[in-house]
Amino acid sequence: MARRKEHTHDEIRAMATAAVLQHLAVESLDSLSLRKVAQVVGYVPSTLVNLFGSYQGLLLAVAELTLDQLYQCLVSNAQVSQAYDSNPLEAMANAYQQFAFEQPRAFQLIFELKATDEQGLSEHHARLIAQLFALIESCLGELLPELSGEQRLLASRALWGGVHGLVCLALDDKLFAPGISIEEAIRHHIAVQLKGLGYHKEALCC
Amino acid sequence: MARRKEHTHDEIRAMATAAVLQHLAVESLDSLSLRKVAQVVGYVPSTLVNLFGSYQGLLLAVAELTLDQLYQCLVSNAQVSQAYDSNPLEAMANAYQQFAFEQPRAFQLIFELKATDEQGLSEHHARLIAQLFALIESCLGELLPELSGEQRLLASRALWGGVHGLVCLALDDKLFAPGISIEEAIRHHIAVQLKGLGYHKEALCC
DNA sequence: GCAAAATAAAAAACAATGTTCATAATAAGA
DNA sequence: TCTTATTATGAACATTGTTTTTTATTTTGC
Repeated sequence: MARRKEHTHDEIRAMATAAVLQHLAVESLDSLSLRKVAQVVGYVPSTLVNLFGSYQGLLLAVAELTLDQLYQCLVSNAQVSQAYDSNPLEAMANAYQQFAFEQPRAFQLIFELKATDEQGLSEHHARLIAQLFALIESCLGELLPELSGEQRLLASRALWGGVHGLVCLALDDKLFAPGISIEEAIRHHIAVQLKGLGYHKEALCC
Repeated sequence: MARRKEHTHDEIRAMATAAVLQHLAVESLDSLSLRKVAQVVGYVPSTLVNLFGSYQGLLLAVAELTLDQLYQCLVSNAQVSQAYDSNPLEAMANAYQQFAFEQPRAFQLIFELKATDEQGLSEHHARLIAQLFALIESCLGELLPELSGEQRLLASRALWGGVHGLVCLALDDKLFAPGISIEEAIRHHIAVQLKGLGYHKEALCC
């Protein structure tokens, strides 16, 4: 095997995804290009195509990486909240929101990357989202053990669909709720949702 | 004034937006291009740039047009549901979902079009979204007249944020709720949300 | 060890994109 | 009718992702 430079394939992959993330931390996605990434990491476009299949493949790798971080963030926040005996769902929702607002462009990349590619979403990508929902379901099961399986499934989707929708709209300034922060909106959503499900332990915020 | 062809500017604009919509009805957005649109309508790229400012401007015009349709669709569905004395919120949510699934690519265009352009979202675009929320607020006010202004604001955002989030996730097959339709999920969400808000008139679906 | 094959990275070529600019064609005004 | 302003156009431009070809390096076979 030939190697002209001092990096392994995995190293180049890591450098490339890091470069994309670093760009997204500051600028929009469509001001980025495969060629720019290549220049930053000191390689050439075709090399990255060899490693990721395509530019889209590189972006998908970044999306998976970010999704991974997000999932880990939620898990640890849920654990911390358990230690403090507070509502883990609210803790996770807040972590979700915070993550999204701290790196909005990377966050949006996760969900705006269309599955229209002939290869579709990767197995890993899909599994991560599914795991995220499983996490919600599990929390919900602890809070409301009397729910049936299907009820818990429905409730978890409604709960997180709401959090996700609120975050997405707020990220693009499309919530149009003057004087109301995203934190408030999420807290309200969760409180109302839990109350609607029959959970009475926590006081409502309104 | 000069005119080499038989169309006014408004006619060309209408033709161009129609061409985009027709494409989105079948294929993805990134298989479209300004040049293809120009060819379809029988004009030349620079002409469309003159009329829309840029390709992005054309897409934004399409997004506004679609948003307009969506709003009208919701309004009429709310009215019909009032005539039948059923829940207008559920009727609108269903119309929202149906609209999104009937023309997914056009629907996504509304929300995925970043405001990162130097010009940002148009006044009209923003007003339409705000009107949509006002519609929800108004319905909510009729169902739950005892809510305060801020409570109604919060409730409307949580309610519609949830509908929007569920629809967005479902559109991309990222809901991962086997055996559960988007209609069920939305019905559940609205029922739980209304119950959580203290509305008892309607029976819950679960 | 050395030649030959394999392979990785780079370079170059390609087709397609959005946008810009100069030009030619048309309508309006005198 | 001639001038002037305007409008659509066509060519030019820079940039894009991808494909193909070339070059350089490492591994393999003897």
